[in-house]
Amino acid sequence: MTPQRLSVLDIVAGQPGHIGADEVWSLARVQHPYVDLATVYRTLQFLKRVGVVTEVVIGNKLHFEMTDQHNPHHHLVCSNCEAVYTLSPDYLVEFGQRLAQEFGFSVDLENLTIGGKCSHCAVSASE
Amino acid sequence: MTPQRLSVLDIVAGQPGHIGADEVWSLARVQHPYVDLATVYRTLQFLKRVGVVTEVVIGNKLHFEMTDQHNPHHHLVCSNCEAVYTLSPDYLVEFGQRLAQEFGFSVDLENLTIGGKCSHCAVSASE
DNA sequence: TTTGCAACGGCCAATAATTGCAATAACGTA
DNA sequence: TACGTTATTGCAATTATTGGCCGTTGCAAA
Repeated sequence: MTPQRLSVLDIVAGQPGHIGADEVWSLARVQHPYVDLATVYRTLQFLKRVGVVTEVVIGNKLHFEMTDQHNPHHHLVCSNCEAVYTLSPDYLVEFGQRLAQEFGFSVDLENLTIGGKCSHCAVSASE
Repeated sequence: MTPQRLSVLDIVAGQPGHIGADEVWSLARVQHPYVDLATVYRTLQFLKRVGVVTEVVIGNKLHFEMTDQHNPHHHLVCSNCEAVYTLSPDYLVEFGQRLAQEFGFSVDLENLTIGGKCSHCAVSASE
């Protein structure tokens, strides 16, 4: 564990919700002026791989948040207004189990971002 | 429908499976030397929006294939070896309906790419 | 026929994310 | 503490995708 990694981890941990990679970078540079953006990205991918943080795809940017062991959830992201809703994992446990049994495919439910249109944007279906 | 758009459509349609945006571009330039990459991307997004093509996220590249009305399916993509498996939509119809009823959220199941580890890569779980 | 308007494509710049590589820092071991 | 191995960093370049600007085109209204 290097100072850079600790810094990135602290920033994501200190965030109430999800935070963009670029925001992590600018916050990291406050204490640590020479952290490189590449390091931030690599660290975030590393933390994701070990399960500490969760990735959420919002628009065409990656966001991250702490993996909450006590309150796990999926993310519903509106492709129109980019609003993010959380969803109980109950909705997909069975799905994950079926895929594991039938295909041996272990879905990464943890980092699954589900795209679509939220109730508001679906009604005013412009595009 | 412009020649450029027809060209992009033809290329995707002439493909047995999915094809990367960059490949579409290089093939498009064979007949049409001055198509711009941005045009290819815009056209692909347009074709996706009208439901003609389906987007598949493979690694960190976008791939596209014709939307098959007679044999719709989701995509399972291994995050390790990037193998792509198809999955019957039956697995997720109920899920989509629940989200619509309970939250008014209309999932874009059409373009949903599900990430995870395939049977082979899950066993040799290196990273 | 002319005018006005919206759609589209080409060009280029911006943004987002990743990678290769050389220099460096961390860590275990003696 | 000194040393060697390995992982990590910074930097620069590269890839992937998107957006802005502007000229052109087709089509409809005047």
